[in-house]
Amino acid sequence: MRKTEIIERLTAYGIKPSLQRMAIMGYLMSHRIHPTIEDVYNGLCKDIPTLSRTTVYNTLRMFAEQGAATMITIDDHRICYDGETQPHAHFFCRQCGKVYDLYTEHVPLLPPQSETEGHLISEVQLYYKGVCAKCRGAN
Amino acid sequence: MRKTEIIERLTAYGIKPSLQRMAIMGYLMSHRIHPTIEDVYNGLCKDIPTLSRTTVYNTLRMFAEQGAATMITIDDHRICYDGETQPHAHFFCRQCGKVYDLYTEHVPLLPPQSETEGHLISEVQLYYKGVCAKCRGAN
DNA sequence: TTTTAATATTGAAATAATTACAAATTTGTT
DNA sequence: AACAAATTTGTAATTATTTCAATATTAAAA
Repeated sequence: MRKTEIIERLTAYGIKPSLQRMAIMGYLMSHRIHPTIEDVYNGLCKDIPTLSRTTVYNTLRMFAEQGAATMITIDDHRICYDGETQPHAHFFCRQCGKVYDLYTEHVPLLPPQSETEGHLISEVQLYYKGVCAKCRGAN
Repeated sequence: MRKTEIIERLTAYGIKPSLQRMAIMGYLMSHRIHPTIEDVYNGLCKDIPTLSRTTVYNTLRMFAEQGAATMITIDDHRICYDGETQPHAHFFCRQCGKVYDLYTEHVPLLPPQSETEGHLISEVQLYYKGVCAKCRGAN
């Protein structure tokens, strides 16, 4: 993951790139497994020993608010994050807990500032749940 | 909400109707506001003073597992439940935190035992987020 | 440069949601 | 009624997340 790419992504969403923010965004962009807060924290605290869990919480939340990442609530036990910007759906395996990307044509495209029944919509998420291919085979 | 309707719903999903289960399903069917665990508990503990929060947790989870209700994770702060069985989407207001039903044609219809990329899909959820009509007006 | 102000990060403590589990109760069966 | 199975309860533990004041860093002004 090139440093300039990370900086570009952050600044494109109006986020000033600090050491921690770059590290967190870098992690998100290069780990396409929908990491949890804990994943990100564990993955980074080797490189940034002073890193605080609070910073990971705050930063990822802020990324999501700015649109630079997506907060995924498909698993009722923990939140995870996604750095992929292309519209796509998610699949949650109830057995192993993994979250997969699903590129289906069913994700409704959202015109910016879309409106339905008077509600102003700014985000759409399509979630599928079931048992993943790997877990199915393992039985 | 007629008692027989509640019993029918429970038995249709293979759930033996106990006093608590009927009360909880009754609450769900007559309060179409996507109640949280706390909502259900508060709403019922007047009628069933011995009711335990644990029972509400366990029962609602079990309803969702059996398909008699849907667990909604659209709000990252708390889980809520839905007793509506017709396919529909949900809208979450980031301002007031309410969850609205959205009857849009975009909810992908799911053939039972549907499969995508080897994953066995048993549930689909479509979430929209933004600011609701009421909150928009209030500003 | 120093000084100052603004912004960002940290870590400990508090809160809130959820789960585990053993005891108590209820229900169904001989 | 006596027993076994299923359900409910309440407390305690766990886990995720937030609050917040102190510290550190960065940017701006002098």
